[in-house]
Amino acid sequence: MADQHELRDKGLRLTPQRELVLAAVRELGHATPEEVAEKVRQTHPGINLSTVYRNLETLENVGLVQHTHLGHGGATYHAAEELTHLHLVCGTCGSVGDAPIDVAANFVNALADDYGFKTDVTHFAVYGTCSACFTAESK
Amino acid sequence: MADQHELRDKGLRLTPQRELVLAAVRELGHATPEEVAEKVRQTHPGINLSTVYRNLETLENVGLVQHTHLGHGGATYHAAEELTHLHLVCGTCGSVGDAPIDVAANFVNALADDYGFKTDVTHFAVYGTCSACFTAESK
DNA sequence: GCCTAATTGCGAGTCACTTGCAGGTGTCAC
DNA sequence: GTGACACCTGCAAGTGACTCGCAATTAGGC
Repeated sequence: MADQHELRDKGLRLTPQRELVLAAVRELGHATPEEVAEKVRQTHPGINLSTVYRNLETLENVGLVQHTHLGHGGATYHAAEELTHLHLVCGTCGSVGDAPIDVAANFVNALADDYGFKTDVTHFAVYGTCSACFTAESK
Repeated sequence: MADQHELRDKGLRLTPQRELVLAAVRELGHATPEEVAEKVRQTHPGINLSTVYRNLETLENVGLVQHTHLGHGGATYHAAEELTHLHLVCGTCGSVGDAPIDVAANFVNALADDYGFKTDVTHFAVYGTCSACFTAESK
């Protein structure tokens, strides 16, 4: 696995726990540390929650995963290679939808041109109401 | 003050603490509950932190203030009448810049048309790197 | 001024991490 | 293959940011 290189280059190790955490993040798509821990425990029950937190942080430093804020405070983790979409968080039902980054391209460019602000599209959640909830509401 | 109507209409009271919390939010522009509490304590030292939290929630229900997630987990409160701008949060220096809602208009419309997703522009923080930090980084 | 329901203050509790530390283990040099 | 050492893990305790329950207080209608 190429992951090993990313870690070794920084003098870090590829431990079983670390592999499991990375695998869990990849499998879950987007998950909170708690969800990752739960997933990992299905195959390795003894793993400690603080180990999960530390590994998520380590993997993020190396660039294999990234986190996003989906509101409500908690961070959500993603495998870095899956970060090709925006997150549409529904404030009503709590669901998280996806949209391609392209939708935001104009917006990102406008912010860059007018404000010199370099937007990190992968890190931002869009808050609102999803179509299902909006339809239900307006009935 | 018109605020009183908003509250009384819902059978709520306008207490000194509530006025102070609202005044603090208006004066601070955007502030965390902790900052609001600190501000309020300058004029009314005895106020309890849980009172501040409860009042922020109450004022939000009434529509006089709103909260936004600026990353890092904590919610940030704003006076409702000041919510005419987006928040540009710099991940490097932590500063919070403003941009008019119009910048996002196309983006919001695109999401509405393509995904039926009704974006709550006032609730979303844009994460990235501000011009000052970006200039410093690329040196 | 009186009465009642909304509020407040306080202390305790919860949730989501974070930290310190001692023991374990992957890696590298030889 | 062996040994040394820095990196990791698990555990337990700690921290920050709220949230809750309850008795005492008080705003506001009558």
